[in-house]
Amino acid sequence: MLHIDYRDSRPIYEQIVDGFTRLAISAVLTPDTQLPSVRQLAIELSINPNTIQRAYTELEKRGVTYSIKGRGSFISADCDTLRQTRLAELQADITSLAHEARQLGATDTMLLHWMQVQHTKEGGQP
Amino acid sequence: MLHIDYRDSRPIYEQIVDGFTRLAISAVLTPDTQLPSVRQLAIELSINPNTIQRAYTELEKRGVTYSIKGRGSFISADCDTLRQTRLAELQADITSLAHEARQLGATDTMLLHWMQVQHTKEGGQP
Amino acid sequence: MLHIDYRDSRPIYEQIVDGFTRLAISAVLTPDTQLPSVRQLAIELSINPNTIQRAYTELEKRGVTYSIKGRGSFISADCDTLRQTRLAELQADITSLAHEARQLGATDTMLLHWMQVQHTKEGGQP
Amino acid sequence: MLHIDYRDSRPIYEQIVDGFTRLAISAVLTPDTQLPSVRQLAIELSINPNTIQRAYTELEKRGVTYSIKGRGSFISADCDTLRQTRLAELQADITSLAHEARQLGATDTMLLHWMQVQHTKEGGQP
DNA sequence: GTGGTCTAGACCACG
DNA sequence: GTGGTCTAGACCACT
Repeated sequence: MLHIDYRDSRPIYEQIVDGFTRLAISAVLTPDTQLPSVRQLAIELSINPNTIQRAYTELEKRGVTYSIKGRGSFISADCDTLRQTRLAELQADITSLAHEARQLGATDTMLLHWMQVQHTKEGGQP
Repeated sequence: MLHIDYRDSRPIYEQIVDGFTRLAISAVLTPDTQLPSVRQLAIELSINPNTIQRAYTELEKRGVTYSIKGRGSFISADCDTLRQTRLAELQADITSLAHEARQLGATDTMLLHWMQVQHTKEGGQP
Repeated sequence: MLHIDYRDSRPIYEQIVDGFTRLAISAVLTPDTQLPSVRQLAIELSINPNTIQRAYTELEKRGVTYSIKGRGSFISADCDTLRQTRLAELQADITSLAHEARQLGATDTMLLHWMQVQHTKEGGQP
Repeated sequence: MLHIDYRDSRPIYEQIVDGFTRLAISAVLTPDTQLPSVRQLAIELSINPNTIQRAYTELEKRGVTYSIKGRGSFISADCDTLRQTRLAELQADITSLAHEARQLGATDTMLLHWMQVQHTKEGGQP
């Protein structure tokens, strides 16, 4: 269900947070779907339950999930909101990188090619 | 000469590396220009000399500078190469981010707007 | 009869306690009205009977209900007392919060506005 | 410097977060003031360093502090912003409580008295 | 020395 | 059984 890369420099709990966030954004996990329990996922991934707990706490604080003591953790309802949030982040990043690239001599044509934009005249998306 | 932001979460040595790299890329520092000595820069920025040394070592490892024993550190000649290296990095990042954004529903029009591309062609989206 | 919100962070038994307390305070449930049996309410709400039992025990401890062995639980007679008790709690909370707000620079006008008090008197603030 | 109440039901790390937040809001701790180190505070309060670390992480995430690896944690600059944030919280709480109190029969006069508002005709704040 | 992450194991409240 | 908190001790990167 989740892929953890131990060689990745990013902390494990962050990879778990990202993983579930992606699953929620892409609607693979629909609202009110129950996540695996802290202990179960810990065993499954051979990771300390504390680390899983930290990831779940973070997910709840970000509004991706909600949890009920004694019952479990569940995907939150606002899936589309997450999409918008992520898109806003992407916009900020892309704008910044494009600005730097342009300062280094990149042309519009290069940028369009990098982003694989269909630049036919009245072109839509096939 | 260099701007260090102590509140930045990035380590100081990395900020120094980035700073000199940018100066070299933008040709503010031309090839064979001598960098300030470790001790001098340490005093100037009120930073531990160890941190400066680490940055200089990193800069040399990346090929941005070269050093001569007993003389000091100097900007390398391959300024344009640095540009290309950085552009390659930017291309990889932008392509990846654009791909994700498109999967989340971003349209070509949105991407073009984010990158502030001059729309020379009148192509819209149906 | 009762509304349970599974996404609420508050434990279910507390929501039940609050629910019956509100019904008693607002006189929807008059004194000596019998509460549903533990088993019946458990089935009705699809909740573990242990949880209901805990709520009922808590209600009795707080004096909202009384119970007779073999008969069931009933609303206590002191409905107005509950009102006064709750009002006393509210007074304590409001006084404390108002004090803190004032220390942070809130003016009387702001406080009145927050509480939506009808300004019968034309007193403003210089 | 900080007061921890072990009998308080609130978790220790939250008490620490609140404590430093209050000190920052009330300008007892001015921007860029260094907080005690994780280990030092842990010894001082006889609390596990992990718990302190959790509090410090939370403080940083809330924007109350910023931290530099290898140097320490420091109070953030936006002291007035914190005030506004807290006031918004207080407004929400007071409005809600006042609403409930009114439903239970509290009069404007009672509310004004609870909040110790000077309700003289043109009264300001002495 | 500093903050940040992780493991191991315990206890609690809740269902 | 569940999530949430805490302790104890370790390792890492950074200054």
